Amino acid sequence: MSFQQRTINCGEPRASHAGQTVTINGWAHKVRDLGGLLFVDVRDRTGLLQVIFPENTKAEIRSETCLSITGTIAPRDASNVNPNQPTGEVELRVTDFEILNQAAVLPFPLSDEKSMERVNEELRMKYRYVDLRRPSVYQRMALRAAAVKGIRAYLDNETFLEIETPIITKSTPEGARDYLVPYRIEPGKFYALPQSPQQYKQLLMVGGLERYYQIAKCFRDESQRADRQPEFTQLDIEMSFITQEDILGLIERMTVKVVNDLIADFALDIEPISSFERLTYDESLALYGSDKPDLRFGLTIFNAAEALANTEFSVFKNTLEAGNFIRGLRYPGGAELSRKQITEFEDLAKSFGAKGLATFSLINPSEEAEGSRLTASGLRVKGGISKFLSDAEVDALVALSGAEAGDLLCFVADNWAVTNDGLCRIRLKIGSDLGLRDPRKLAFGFVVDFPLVEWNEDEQRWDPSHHPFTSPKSADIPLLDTDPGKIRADCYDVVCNGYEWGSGSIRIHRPDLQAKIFTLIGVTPEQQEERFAHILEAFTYGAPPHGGIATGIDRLIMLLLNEENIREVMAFPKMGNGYDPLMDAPSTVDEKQWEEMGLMLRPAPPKS
RNA sequence: GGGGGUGUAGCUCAGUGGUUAGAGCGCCGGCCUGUCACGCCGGAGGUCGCGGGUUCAAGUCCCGUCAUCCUCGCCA
Repeated sequence: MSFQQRTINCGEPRASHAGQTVTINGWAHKVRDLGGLLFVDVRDRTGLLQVIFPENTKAEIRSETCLSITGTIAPRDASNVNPNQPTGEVELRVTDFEILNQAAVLPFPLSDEKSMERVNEELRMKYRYVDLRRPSVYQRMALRAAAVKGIRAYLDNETFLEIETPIITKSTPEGARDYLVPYRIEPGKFYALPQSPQQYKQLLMVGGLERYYQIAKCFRDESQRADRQPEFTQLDIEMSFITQEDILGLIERMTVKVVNDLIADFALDIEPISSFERLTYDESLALYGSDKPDLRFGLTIFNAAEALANTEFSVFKNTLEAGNFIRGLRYPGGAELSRKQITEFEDLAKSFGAKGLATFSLINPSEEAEGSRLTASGLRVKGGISKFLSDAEVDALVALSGAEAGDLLCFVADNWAVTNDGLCRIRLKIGSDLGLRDPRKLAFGFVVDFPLVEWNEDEQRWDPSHHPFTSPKSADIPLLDTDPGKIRADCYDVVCNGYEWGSGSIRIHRPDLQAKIFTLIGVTPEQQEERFAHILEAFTYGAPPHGGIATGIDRLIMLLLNEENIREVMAFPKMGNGYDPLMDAPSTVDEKQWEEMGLMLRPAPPKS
């Protein structure tokens, strides 16, 4: 089927094109039929161009009709110029047109970006091929493509090789649940889709490739979240003969270059980034209550216990006697909060396991508000737990927190983990309330020196805090036999705006140490043999020191677009339960396929 | 697996236990020669997610269920 092909893109014509005869291809974005006059905004991926048909043209054109239109670029009268469109100074006077394909009535108002933001997502995903036509969606895909292109260019220039690794591979049951693929040749055996290319990239280092990267699809069969999908994309990197500093330096330089180029090329309303902040895991938890801090603002956590050693307030007293922690946050201007707003903060703390949230306000000393009191040093405190605190304790807490009149102080008293989780969330909410989580800022940082293992209370064993191939810091190796919880690892995260963007480590490259770590984390010698024989053996053939990192491509695009939903940065995302409404996947398969695979369905377990 | 929100026209949403369930946009028909959120007139369009129950009467109240969004657990 032949058709008149475009000679110019819709977004290009300007006054300087006046008089030219051109052809455009695209879709009817908006039709305005005035009877004798017919205007159509024709859209392609570059933009919109208004076309005007000859007087009294009758044409069956509605939204999203696919068109080829030939005509003359004509300047508009001054009174008809549309300053809101880049092509608004001109229009195309139609001499010939062809309907390439008629469009059915759309399931949603595609041309109205504002309305589209509220349209039911499942509907948008079912008709994603239409949704993708929206200029804003196109921009998101274009940004993503440019980001990947920038990353490739940077790493290619640094002599990295892009290498593909298998998608159907071996299940290693540690970590996330695997997606399984039945093996037809031997029923009962399965491939798994990779949770990451971790072992392959290490084997590439053993193979002497030295510098590897991949834009790698990863698969994890776990519960979804706004920022998680069953399949997602990582920038996966591995290098040989390097130290942690080499990898952090590479990531920092690459990210600064790629992100700043994207900000410039796409005119993103984001401040250019420079160097990355750096803090240890312990510092990050102490100051931010999280290993993925939002570094766009301060308001760090302070240790309130220092001021409360002799407190008579029973809740605090009991906490300290149990060897637990009392930590606090300052909410600048928080004295103005209503009872209801403070209750919201309490509920937030409770939803992360805290038994409560203790608060009191510091107000202007001359404001003799009901329920307030003036301390000996001239501070005026009000409400919450203030009546349980001595003047000296108030003074000390105010000094520790740097609070001023008008501020609210919040405290969580509990074990280390609960105070971290609760205060981290409260800090983020304070930051949001005060407008400190500025969408025009990207605050990248490295969190380093993670613990090698964490105690798993349920399973009564040590679990790797990163993965089993992570190298302990050489200085801490003696602790393997005495105090594994104290071992720090050559392990690092790169964080941005409260998200974990990526993580990596220096790997173990000696088989004896790898076996020892497996034993520590409860992988028996038999399991090591069955699941990891290949990598342990590989390390016996002169494996080089190596390490790497993996960062989330989807999350980077989310950060650049200030988008909280990962589905918006993927062309064909799945719904929360892993369902794909467009393809209607997953689906049943033919009886013949079951048979070939040697599979049968188990009876469903009875509902309890 | 747990908690919370949502589900009414193609879309976005109103709807106090009581008449024939409404609005805006979209769609269809008519009119309209400078629109760009075109305008004006008319019209069609409903399994109130689904199944039970309470009631003289249920979109509305109760129970169950499904879908979807957010979230806790989970995510080496």
